[in-house]
Amino acid sequence: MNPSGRRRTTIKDVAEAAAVGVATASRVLSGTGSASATTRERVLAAAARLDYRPSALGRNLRRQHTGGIGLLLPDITDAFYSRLADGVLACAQSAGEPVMIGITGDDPEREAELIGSLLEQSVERVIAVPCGDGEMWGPAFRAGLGVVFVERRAAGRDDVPTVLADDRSGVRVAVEYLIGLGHRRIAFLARHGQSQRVRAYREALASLGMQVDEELIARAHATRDSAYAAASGLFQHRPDLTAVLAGGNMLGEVAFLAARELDLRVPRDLSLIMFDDVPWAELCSPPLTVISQPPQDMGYRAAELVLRESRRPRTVTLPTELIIRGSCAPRR
Amino acid sequence: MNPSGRRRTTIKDVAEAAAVGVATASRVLSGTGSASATTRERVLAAAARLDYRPSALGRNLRRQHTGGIGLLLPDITDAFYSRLADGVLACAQSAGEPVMIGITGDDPEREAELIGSLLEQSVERVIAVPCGDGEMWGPAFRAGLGVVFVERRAAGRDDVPTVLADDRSGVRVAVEYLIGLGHRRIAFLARHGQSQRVRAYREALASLGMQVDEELIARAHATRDSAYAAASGLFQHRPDLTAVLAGGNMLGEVAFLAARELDLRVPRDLSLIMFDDVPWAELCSPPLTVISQPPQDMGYRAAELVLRESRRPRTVTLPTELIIRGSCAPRR
DNA sequence: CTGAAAGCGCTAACAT
DNA sequence: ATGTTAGCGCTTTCAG
Repeated sequence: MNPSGRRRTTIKDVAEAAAVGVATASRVLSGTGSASATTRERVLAAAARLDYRPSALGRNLRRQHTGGIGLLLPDITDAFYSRLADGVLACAQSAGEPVMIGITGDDPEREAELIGSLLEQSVERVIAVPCGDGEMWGPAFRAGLGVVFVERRAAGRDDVPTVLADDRSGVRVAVEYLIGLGHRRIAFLARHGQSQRVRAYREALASLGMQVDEELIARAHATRDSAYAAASGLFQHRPDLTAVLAGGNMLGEVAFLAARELDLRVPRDLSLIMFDDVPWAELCSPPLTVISQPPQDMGYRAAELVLRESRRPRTVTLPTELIIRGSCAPRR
Repeated sequence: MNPSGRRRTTIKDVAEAAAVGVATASRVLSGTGSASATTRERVLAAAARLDYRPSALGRNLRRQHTGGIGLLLPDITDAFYSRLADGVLACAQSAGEPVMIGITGDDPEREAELIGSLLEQSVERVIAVPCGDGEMWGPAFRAGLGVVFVERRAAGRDDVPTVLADDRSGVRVAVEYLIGLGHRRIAFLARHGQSQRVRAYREALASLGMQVDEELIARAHATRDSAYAAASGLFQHRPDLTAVLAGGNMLGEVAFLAARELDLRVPRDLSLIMFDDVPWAELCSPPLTVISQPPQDMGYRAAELVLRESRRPRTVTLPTELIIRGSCAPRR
């Protein structure tokens, strides 16, 4: 008896109704093995009549694997991650795989809990934007979980298949563009954990023969408040900066807001480029110049990767593109 | 042997290691029943040492229920729904319940498939933004699923617990505001299925003694393209309108875009109010006047409702609020 | 307080 | 081609 008071229709019921053994019923229902046309007919008819639905629980327990896929994201509210999720779901759903979603809030502890929960559910594939170092992933690998990282890597886990955007190129192109416009004091507004992008920023500057001013790198936690504080602090502390690169759409948003609050006109007083091409980028004024990444593609590819279960580590890098709109101007 | 080649640690292993029976192990591990202090100690120690994780599969199969919750959304990419999801996840995660997410794309057929998949997984609670009529939900109710609807109802399923925003009040306040500014030709840009809001619009107009001009109601499908076409068509077809109410953030976005494309200045030529207070609403210029709904709250409440499993249908309505910014002006 | 055993729904040997 | 049976990991009577 389930909560509704009605027992679930089982394969046994179907077998009985079709007057065959459970094994036979199982065979025709799961498409495995052979059965005579008439038997097949009878079983299918009985199943349809009884509105039979195979229980994934029973099957998974027997087969010792689930086939579901877990998805661990820092923040579903962020336009980039929600589109990433959309890509994953598109692929997973077309493959008929259920996906369990967990929000880490970029907190390694929560991440560890969620991994534990996934393990408990016998999920056997995970797509994750990892936070913290690779530590938390020990149990997952020990349990034989198939994992694919997206958007970033976890420290000490370079062997894990990963889908990345080409940050380095994106940052480099943006920096070159800004320098071409005459800017010399270009700040970078980053979230903690965006070491890849910060490194690319340093490299780009260095390769163009410029000094890296560490004070121009501001770091924020994953919350909007923290980001706003970082942006505002940066602008007030270094009024000499003339351009800023925001490491994500949320960071770009608060940078724009903070600039307005401090009466810095974009792009007259401040040139702004942000990561992620979100729909509102061309709605605000000036329309924002952005480094676009293909979030749905990234999600889709990650899902393909984790589904394919290709044993050897593979990492795929998707291109970024600088979309020039109106938020950058020559230095005055 | 699982794919990784290593067998999962089972309760049997723990029992053996602790030199007790499986029943005893189960009792202390699941907190049920009693055991002597020493036994308890031994079992816990063994479990820790072996890094034991109970299998949800085994437990659920035995107990005949899963405790997971399914979440069916039209589009995770939409800021409103992603925040709704965030609310659901916040509640579910703090209750330790896994959530399976499915994207319907507002397509009844897909919705039906997803319901089927959820049933197969033995999920027993579902939170959904229903699309199409209540038809698709037959199997779910027959199977004894606990379902809660959010944001809208399904036709013919008025008995299902539902979490709604107070559309009627939101629309009425907005319409009154617009009329107070002198507007008389106020259009409504709606998605198919937003009958509730359209009705509220009609009622508001009528209660203020105004005629309802059906031509001023434009309807779009769930895609951005369809929405843009509807908005653009509306503006071109009825250049005499002076204000427009958009039934969602995506509709507001395309309305803004279409207006710009047609050289209609907001708010000089066209006053605009949209549903949903999204972060970019105050970034664009002019900042957008919006009817805000509390998406995370709605999600959280829905999760509470479905978790509580209160048998009697309850529907909760959350308040909306008109946030006046700069996208409306007196009629000229 | 503890253990043996049944059985949840299903599939895969194995037998017929 | 089909039926019988064991058993996946777990909880829960039922005895002791």
